[in-house]
Amino acid sequence: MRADARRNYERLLEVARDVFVEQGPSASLEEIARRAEVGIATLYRRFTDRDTLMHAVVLTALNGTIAAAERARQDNPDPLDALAAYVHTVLDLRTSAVIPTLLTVLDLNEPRLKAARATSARLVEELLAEAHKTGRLRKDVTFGDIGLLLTRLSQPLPGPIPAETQHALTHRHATLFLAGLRADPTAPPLGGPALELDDLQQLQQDT
Amino acid sequence: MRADARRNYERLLEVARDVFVEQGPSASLEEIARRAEVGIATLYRRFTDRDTLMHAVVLTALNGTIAAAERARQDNPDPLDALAAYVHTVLDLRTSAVIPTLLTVLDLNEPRLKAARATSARLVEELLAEAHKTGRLRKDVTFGDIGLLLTRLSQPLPGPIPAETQHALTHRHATLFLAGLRADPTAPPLGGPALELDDLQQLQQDT
DNA sequence: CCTTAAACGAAGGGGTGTCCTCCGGTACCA
DNA sequence: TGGTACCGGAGGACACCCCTTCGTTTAAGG
Repeated sequence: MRADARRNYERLLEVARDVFVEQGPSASLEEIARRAEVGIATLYRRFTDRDTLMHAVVLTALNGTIAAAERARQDNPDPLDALAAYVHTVLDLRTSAVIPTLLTVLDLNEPRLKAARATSARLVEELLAEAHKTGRLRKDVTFGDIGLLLTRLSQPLPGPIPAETQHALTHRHATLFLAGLRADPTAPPLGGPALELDDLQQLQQDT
Repeated sequence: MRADARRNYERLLEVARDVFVEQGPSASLEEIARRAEVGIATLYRRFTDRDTLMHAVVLTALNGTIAAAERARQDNPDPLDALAAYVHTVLDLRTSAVIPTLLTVLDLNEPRLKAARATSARLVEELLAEAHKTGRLRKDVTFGDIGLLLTRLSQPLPGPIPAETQHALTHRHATLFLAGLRADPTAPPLGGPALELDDLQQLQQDT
């Protein structure tokens, strides 16, 4: 693969990720090509059709979060620190929102997708389980709480807010949220459903 | 105004609010009419043009949050309870995200808009000031933290999640977040910019 | 019940944007 | 510097959107 071809391929993946988050799964492919500063033919040459592009975007995103989870655990002896590191790292990847967005449209039985999804979920569950074992994490916090936090914070804010500002605000919100996760007998109960992994996955694919 | 006319007027406002949040300020007006189960002519009859509709949506939204703030303070002697009540009430209105979305496009000098915006902001600042006075709210929490929380939680989650589930998840996230706002010497510092009211307003209108 | 004005929905013309392919030009790499 | 892998843009068919015009329906008072 020639150098310029690889550059365009990666740039398309990044731009597609952002555009799909902003405009949903039916976003204009020409818009993606435009923002990537690439001819429309180049997009179709690299990705046969919309489906191929979406699969590539999701797989890249899932692999990124898997790597982030593994690294967070290795780098942090304390499970609570590991959880916080995981959240902040994944936010920097800006990939969390695109996963549920595109999964609502893709075929979840595709083997590579299924495997990546399972691995990613398992790693986070392990991270949570270890944090729970320390007793310093609220007992009622589940996979869904972390997953939805990441999804929400990876969606763009309305208006023309500069990227760096948005980035800083996102991490600030995450820090405040994580502070609320610490075990504290005086904290008010949550109420509402405690979404487990399975519930969340089912919600995302019900059509 | 005939009864059916009033029904359609209100229905259009509600649907427009949701569609503008989902698709941005340039959302299709025909889509709005369709979802409101109303002919396109009816929309144009009630709202001369896109701008008129957007103004009506924002003003209705701002008035709702103003009422919510007043009620929250009256009903809750404890300022922290009032703040929490305000957040949960405004989330039920589902109006927070549409305000910044449309303000990026509207003329902020329109008198009624300017006034409503100022009143709404002032009330929240007062709510926060009173909460700070109790010493039980993190000192570094500002207007921007509450405003952005409301904006983020008022945006829809990707995928076909039922309205009631979405509603419950939103309140759950809010409760967890609010728990993180309590003053606690062991809590990690926030880092990043502490957005005050003025900063936030400027960010939203810079084009 | 019946009238009538107010309110309604649908069709349509002009215009813009999107999808996807074909093909002549460009620039990377040896 | 040559050759080939790669690129960008034009373009036809199609869908959707904006906004107006017009014949039909329906709420509500006498």
